[in-house]
Amino acid sequence: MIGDPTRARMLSALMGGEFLAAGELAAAAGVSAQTASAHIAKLLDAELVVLRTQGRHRYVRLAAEEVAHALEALSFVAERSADADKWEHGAYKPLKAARTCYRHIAGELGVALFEGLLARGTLTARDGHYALSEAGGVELCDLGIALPADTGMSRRFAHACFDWSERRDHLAGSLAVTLLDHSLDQGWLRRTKDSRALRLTPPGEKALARWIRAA
Amino acid sequence: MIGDPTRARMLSALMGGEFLAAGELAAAAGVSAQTASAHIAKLLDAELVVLRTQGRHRYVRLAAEEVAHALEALSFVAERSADADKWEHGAYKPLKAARTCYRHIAGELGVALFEGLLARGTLTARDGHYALSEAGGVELCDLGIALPADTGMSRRFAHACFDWSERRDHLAGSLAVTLLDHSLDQGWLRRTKDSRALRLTPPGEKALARWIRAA
DNA sequence: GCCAGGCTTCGATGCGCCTCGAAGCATCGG
DNA sequence: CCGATGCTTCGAGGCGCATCGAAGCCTGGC
Repeated sequence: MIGDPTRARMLSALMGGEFLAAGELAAAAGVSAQTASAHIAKLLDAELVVLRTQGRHRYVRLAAEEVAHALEALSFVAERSADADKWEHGAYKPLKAARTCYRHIAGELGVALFEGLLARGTLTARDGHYALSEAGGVELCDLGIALPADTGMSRRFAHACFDWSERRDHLAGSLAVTLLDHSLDQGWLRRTKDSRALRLTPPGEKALARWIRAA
Repeated sequence: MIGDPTRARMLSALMGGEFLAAGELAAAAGVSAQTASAHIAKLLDAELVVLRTQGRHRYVRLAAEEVAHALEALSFVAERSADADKWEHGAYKPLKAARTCYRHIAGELGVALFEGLLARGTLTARDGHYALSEAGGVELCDLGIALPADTGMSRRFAHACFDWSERRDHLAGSLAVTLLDHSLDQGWLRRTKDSRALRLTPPGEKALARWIRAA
């Protein structure tokens, strides 16, 4: 199912966590609209993606974090044998600096943020997950970040996700999703076209400095 | 590559982390020897498995922990839509109780052990991984467990691995491999035939009690 | 040195499914 | 109401690859 090259390209394009239209997917995978349509039908049937139809467009997104996780693990195995230092060169460099992993912030920035959040005590470690400290909650409110509904402090709220380029952890869970969405809204981070890379803007540097510097 | 049903069955059979002979794989996958041979050649070429030839047998094992991790994540996505409570019934029950995850102890036992190791202070949490405490080192030596060479206390030594049946973490890394191997050597745990399930023996219950009870 | 067992290579067969052309449906804009 | 856009369904073509029979290679034992 995932093995087909065309579907793999589609899923890879969806790894950013956004909704993409059927036509965009066709372009991303380099196939005709009919072919893309057939593949999307299969992906929907397999419940790897979910549909959101809007007017004459049909938008599609990865169905769950687990799907993204499996894809990430697969791509790591697939590229494992390639140059270990490919991250330093060319197209990979911006990806290493900052990128999306499903709907988290990954790469150097993601790792620095995560470690900053821990070092500063904004987040505190539990068994296998992380909880917001009281002071941490205030910090986030100051930045205008509305905390996710399920602040139940469960694993879903905040947990570590292994970062393939850095070989360390970055933040995942609903808090991570909120953080990314808010950062994009505020213009702290910008998506780049045709890539999962993210760019940290000057306002973003300022807003997130307390954690990034602490790393 | 992984998508082919026959290869998937082979890889699944290898998830226990053991070496398996080519013939065993053929039987496990339900194909003829020639077919199995062709598949093994492909898996070797893709560096998903490694070879260890011994006499007229050719044994094969998963190449790395990352491969097992990717397979585990995949199988979780694949079975996600099935009954959520399938773990309570029939063939799944022993798997839920205790099983191997690549070369770690997983399932209820794996999670209990991991949490016991933390609760008792044998292991202490670092950023994204875990380190042995001084007292913890003594405890393990008492049980006759020779610590792995790379006690560098890096991520490789001990880190969390998400347990799909329990939806919590169990221990992974070289310490986990050592722990499993030693437990099998000592007869604390036994592999079951044709399954990744493990059985905890009375001596094993005794030997590991300090952590399991603490959970 | 010969036979048996385990595994691989070669060759041919056949099914599966990816792909695109053409046509058919919806939706939107004027 | 008509044309344009976005997407899906239908159908046929064609490549790829998994599969097995038969033969060959290597190892180990008597």
